[in-house]
Amino acid sequence: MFNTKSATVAVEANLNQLSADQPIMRGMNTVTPIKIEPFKVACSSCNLRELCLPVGLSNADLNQLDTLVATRRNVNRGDTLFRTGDVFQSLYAVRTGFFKTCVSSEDGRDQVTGFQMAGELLGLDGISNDRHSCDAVALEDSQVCVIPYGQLEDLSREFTDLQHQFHKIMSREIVRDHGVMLLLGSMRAEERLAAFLLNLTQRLQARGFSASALVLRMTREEIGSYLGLKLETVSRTFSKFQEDGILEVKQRQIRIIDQSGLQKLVNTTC
Amino acid sequence: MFNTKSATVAVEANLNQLSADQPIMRGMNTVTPIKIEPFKVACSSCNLRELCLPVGLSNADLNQLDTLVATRRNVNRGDTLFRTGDVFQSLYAVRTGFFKTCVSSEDGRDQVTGFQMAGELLGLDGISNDRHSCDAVALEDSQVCVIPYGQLEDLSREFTDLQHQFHKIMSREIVRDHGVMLLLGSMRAEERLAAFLLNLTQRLQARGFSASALVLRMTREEIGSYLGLKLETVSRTFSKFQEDGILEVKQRQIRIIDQSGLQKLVNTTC
DNA sequence: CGCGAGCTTGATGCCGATCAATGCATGTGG
DNA sequence: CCACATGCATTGATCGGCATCAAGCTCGCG
Repeated sequence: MFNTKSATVAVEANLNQLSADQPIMRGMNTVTPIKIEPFKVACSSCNLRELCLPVGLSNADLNQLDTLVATRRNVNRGDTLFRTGDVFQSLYAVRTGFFKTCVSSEDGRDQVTGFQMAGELLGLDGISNDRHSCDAVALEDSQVCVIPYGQLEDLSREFTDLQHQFHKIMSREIVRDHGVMLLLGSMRAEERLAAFLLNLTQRLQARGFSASALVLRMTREEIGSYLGLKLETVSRTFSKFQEDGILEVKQRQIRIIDQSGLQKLVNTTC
Repeated sequence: MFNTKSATVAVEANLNQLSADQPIMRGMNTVTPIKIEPFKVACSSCNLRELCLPVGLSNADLNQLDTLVATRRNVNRGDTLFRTGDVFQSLYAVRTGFFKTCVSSEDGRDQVTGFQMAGELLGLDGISNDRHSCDAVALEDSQVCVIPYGQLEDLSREFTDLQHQFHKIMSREIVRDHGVMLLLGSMRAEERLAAFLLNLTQRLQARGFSASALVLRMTREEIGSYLGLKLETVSRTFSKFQEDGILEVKQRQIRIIDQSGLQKLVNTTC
């Protein structure tokens, strides 16, 4: 399911000991656009290396990865990193900021398929056809590390751990998607929104942010698209959660008052 | 989206020239359990090699693959190939038969996440955690080729084409999942069922079956679970399609009368 | 033959969509 | 600094599609 507990467990524990080239924000996840480009792009000294592609790699492997991930790219809020039909050449690791991916059908309907934050990979869809099959849009000013795909394949033929880690990331994306299918196929509005919030906070927490307060980077409409609901329903459900004393909602500022109440909502058939 | 045209185009053209160790069935997709085990398991002589993992591999690579895929396993109708929580060791390629995969949430709801037919891979979900995160159930007596995952990683470090093909298959699964999300998030019952049928027939056609007549291997309830509908709704929608002269429905025997009518249903908003 | 799993069909009700109006925050230009 | 526009969010009223509940029906099988 839309997993609220798994995966990043080992990661969280490690976050404290990082000697990062950017301090990890604590507390609210406020916008922190990077002003100055770091002089050197290097996975080995990145504060996200315990969340991103390098998870579990040895120092030797890490140095190799540094040769691969040589460039970064800034994407302003509202701009696309890539869009459907673009030739696929690289994967992207979110360094700072926040993205959504969406697919659209011939007749113009579109569906948000995911939200990506620091340390998460974008572009895996492109491998299958050598073209991207979705749009990736920055929801705030963002920066990504460019990972040339051909070189990643080359390198992962040399380094078993990197190969395995990459496969895990792809597989994790498949598992995540299955969770979303479960959500879309069988949950009701309240459960969907609860699951969504728990998932978000869990990922934010793994990045050093508060587990109980967050600022949504996306509109009600984007949340609705992701959850298979209309924006009015999302809004109403937020209001209901507030009335029930589960949340405090001020526009995009959310505070979770009753975590276990949210938890109950997703675990209960009803 | 729930792609009804893409991907297997190149494959279809090739199917006629196969020197297969099992003749490809034409016409209705009737149950054809394999009675006698072939003496040798070999991708290089398998009739599915243009649909399965070996797509696009050279003869040299193919022979290597033969060393990898050494065993098969029979799974009777109703039995599971693997289930949630099982230790992950191998991927499986469907040789004959038909499977469903389903995930379930703590509270017992479950969701069919896919149906797999000959040439399609099962078990990719297991890579992320070293444990499977869904159940794979045979919907008819089936046979799969066992692909030990560790060995596949080893081999794909040696053979670029195999590596690339494997990555494409994983990526394709991600793209497919996004299509299902679009379907679950934004389509109405008729569109969902139409998209489902078109997808099924397209895949059957790529395997040499009729494009207009098929036998469903799954119950209305399983279709409903996959499409996020109740079995009654699936049944009613079938009946409606019949009244409208789009289908002929006799229990699980489906004949498509008006292909373009189906097509229109998925391409039209509303 | 009779049982049971799966399918069909009808009647009713509810959840979330839709339509519509208002509120709130941010930004822009006079 | 205010007036206004714009984008997003909230809230209400109504409607409709699908779920739910409840019978029968069909077909395969012991």
